[in-house]
Amino acid sequence: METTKTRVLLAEDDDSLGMLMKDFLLAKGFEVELCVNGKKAFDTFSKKDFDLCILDVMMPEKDGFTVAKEIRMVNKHIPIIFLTAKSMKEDIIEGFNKGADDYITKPFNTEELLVRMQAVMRRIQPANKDADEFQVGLYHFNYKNQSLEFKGNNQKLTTKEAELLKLLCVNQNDVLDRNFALKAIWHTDSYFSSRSMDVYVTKLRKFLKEDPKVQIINIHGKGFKLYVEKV
Amino acid sequence: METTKTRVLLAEDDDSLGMLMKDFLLAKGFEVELCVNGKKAFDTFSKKDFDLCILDVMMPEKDGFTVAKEIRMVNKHIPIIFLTAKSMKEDIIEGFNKGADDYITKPFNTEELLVRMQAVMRRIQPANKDADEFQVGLYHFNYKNQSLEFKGNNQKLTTKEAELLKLLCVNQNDVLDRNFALKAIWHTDSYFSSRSMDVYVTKLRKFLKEDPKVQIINIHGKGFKLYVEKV
DNA sequence: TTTATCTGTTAATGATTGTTAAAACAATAA
DNA sequence: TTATTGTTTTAACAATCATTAACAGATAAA
Repeated sequence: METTKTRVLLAEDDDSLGMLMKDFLLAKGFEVELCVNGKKAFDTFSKKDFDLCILDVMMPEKDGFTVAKEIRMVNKHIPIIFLTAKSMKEDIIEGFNKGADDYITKPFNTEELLVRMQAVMRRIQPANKDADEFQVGLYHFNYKNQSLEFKGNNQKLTTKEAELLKLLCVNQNDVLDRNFALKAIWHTDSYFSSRSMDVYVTKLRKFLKEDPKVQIINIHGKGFKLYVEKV
Repeated sequence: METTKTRVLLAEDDDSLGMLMKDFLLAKGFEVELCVNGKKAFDTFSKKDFDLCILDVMMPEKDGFTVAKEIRMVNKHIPIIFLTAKSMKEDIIEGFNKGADDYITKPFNTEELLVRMQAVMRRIQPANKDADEFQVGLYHFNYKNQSLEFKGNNQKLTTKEAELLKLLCVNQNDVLDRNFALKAIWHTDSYFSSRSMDVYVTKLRKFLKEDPKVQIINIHGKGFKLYVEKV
């Protein structure tokens, strides 16, 4: 299983500092997109997927707080770290209220930056990928046994059914990207694999239809979401 | 529905500072357990459930880093904030490596402490806890569900419809900038995306026409406003 | 007013997804 | 080996979705 690099959106208007930070982060194995002002920062954010944002507070065109506010409208959970020259308390407090996860006061050393990035990301860990038992509404799904239980009724699943359901469970209430699932289960994202996946979605929907609070929702052009309504 | 108080484990060997912080946090509605050294801190942690830990670094018997390490062995996710008199970078870095979520240098003001506690706790919220649900006049909109309910009638929405309605809801009674929405949803602000958006506005207006107090108003050259008349 | 631009709406088009059934494939027992 | 059974893929068709086209109406600038 391949682990993809952490994608960092870096917005810093000071060219030399920005380049330096970018090179440092690249050297540390991150994927970095550097933007020189707030306007470009949000543009870039809207075009690609990122795992973490580092925003300078004072930038031309659009300041870091505004960018953070816009990012939060679209994505409530992506970690945001502010960079600020001031260490003014008001600034810090405003930053947190705008949805920051952390902030760093310039000048900072690179080690500290790294360690704060790690701390902020440690909490974002998605559901345990290694788990093999899942509660899905009133259903209980055991991946290893390939079984799906509902009110004492035990339904045996095929390998592909179980694999797909597991991926959906790991991403419960969140989008499971179609191509990601295809590569993970079918090891190719060809047209026919995709159609095959659709067939399996239909099968899983039939298995899960007894509990109306459980739905597999299609996100057009993206993938599927196993949505489980809270009580 | 009663919301239980946030339970804070506070470890601080300076009596006067400890008492002061405890009283402040109590006044702010937290449940606080104050420990005067590291040994007692871990003892207390192992006896009760907590939501957040604030650990002074320098304490007799057992320093804050050691306590954090012990806590992390038992609980990987509880937020930990360190208090330290030093602002030495090495200390900060060691703290994070021991599993800290944040770090505050003495002297600090109470506002900053609060805001950091909130930031750190917001981070650990599981992704499905914060429901993307909105009340729009007599309508109830569930984003993750892609459904719009009106008087028991449930209307399924498409992905794009739901995304646009969500942005309108987030900016309820305020202008949703056209280009912002285009970038956020269509990832480009081209002419055709813009026309597509207009088509979706028409669709949403049809869905929302049952409640006359709910309107999507065009702000010429700017964008759209989801206007909900107050009672 | 005239003109260019922006918005409202409906319908047509192509792409994606939903579903069922048949075909192909794989594993196992006779 | 062949028959049997279960699984997965492919085919076929239906339904839905997002974009584009087309035209009408509204708005702001000249």
